[in-house]
Amino acid sequence: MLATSDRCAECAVRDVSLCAGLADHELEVLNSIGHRKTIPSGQVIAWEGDDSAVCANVVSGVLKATNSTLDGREQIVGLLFAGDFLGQPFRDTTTLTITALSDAELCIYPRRRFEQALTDHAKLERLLLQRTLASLDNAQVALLSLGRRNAGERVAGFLLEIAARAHICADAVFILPLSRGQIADVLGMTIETVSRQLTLLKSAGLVALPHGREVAILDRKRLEAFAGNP
Amino acid sequence: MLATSDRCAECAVRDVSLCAGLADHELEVLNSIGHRKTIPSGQVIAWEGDDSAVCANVVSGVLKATNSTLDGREQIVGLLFAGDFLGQPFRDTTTLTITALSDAELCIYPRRRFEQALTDHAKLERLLLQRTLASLDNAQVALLSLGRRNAGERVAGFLLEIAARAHICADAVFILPLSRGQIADVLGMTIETVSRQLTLLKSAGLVALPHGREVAILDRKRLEAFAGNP
DNA sequence: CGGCGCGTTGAGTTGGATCAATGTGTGTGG
DNA sequence: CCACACACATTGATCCAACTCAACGCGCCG
Repeated sequence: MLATSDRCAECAVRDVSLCAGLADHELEVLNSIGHRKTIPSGQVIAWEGDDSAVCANVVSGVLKATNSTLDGREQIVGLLFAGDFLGQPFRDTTTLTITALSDAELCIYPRRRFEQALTDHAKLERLLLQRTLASLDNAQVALLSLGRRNAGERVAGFLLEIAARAHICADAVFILPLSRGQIADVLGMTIETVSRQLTLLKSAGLVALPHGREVAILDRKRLEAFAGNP
Repeated sequence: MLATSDRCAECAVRDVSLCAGLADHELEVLNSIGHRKTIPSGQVIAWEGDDSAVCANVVSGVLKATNSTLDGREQIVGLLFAGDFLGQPFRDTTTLTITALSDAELCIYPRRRFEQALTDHAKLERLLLQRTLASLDNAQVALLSLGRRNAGERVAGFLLEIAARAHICADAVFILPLSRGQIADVLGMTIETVSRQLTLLKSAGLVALPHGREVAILDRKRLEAFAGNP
């Protein structure tokens, strides 16, 4: 029996990505159709309307998935971190533009081959289904925020969400993976409003903003109350 | 071999629901675990936070899936029409409240049994995966609307979407399945704003609003341009 | 007839956008 | 090393789209 390749054995996201649910011999299948690719910050992986050519696991870095209006207004509809799955199987053209927000490393699978792997390996398909359902949940929560929450609630909620994703347990300082402008694109507001809300939270003593993108949550309880979703 | 039951053979959504992709013998499996239920308008099928007990196909009627904030603001995150799938497999508690907006008929499957059916029948799982991916796309498009479109664009887009769902080809009159207030809940605005935008569209000659929930699209081209997404 | 749910319309308010100026850190070339 | 440009962030002033509050019209039902 073939040993799992070094690439997978050493992979940083072996235990958090789609691959986490796979046994070594199933992993070998993905391994055989995938290849690693390093993406420089700012580069676009796929344009909305393009052929849906690839699926991938994010190994490191942060990417954004965006939708935009004909006249160029842009909304970030998803952030992709290490371990997240990326791509639109069973679609011929993509509905999203995917852009690297930092240097990023992907484990890329040609879409058709990935689809074949789904067919051949029920476990893989099950894992993707569960992830897709989870993404749908996330999108629906975001709909509530965009539709019904005010600027302060959205910013507070965003900080808590990022902190959770970054596994911040204590009140340690963490680094936002996004600029103010990109936060604005996630939250459906302007850069100025994001900035003002952050300084409000800082003035209220709920967070500290030591420098640039650094954030520390000083009073989680009150921040959660302010965000309005527990 | 067992014949497909009369229930399925006569089913109004046999060819548009999840079931559409299934052969008769696969349908028999769903049939054996499912039962029909009629839901009166206004009744709640599942509350956010409840046990995730059932999945279902919508046979007739319209339902809403909502998220809400702690203080009671509500956002409709999905509308469910005949043929749509409803439920959250693989979750122990629901994240959504499901409410019938009209009298509705469901084909209900106990969640655990439905999950077993997914495991036993790869085709069914594939169909659900594809539907879930499509729902995710829809949610992401809605995110763009809530985040970046103004009231007029949202209302125009909503009318086009409903018209498309109702398969309106010509400029025939159709009946909105939602009240003004429910439209407001979908579009993340207030009842008054919905009403004003509708009368604007009417004044501009893009639509007719003969009476109550009746709508006719008079100038689809210009309405699409106004909505700003083709 | 009166009450009630739903929709429309008007008047006034406001939260967040827009426009504009200034600050801050970083890299680059003289 | 400084001067400068440039991207990003903050802050202020103003504006306006959508919300809020309020009145009223319409159809429906008891």
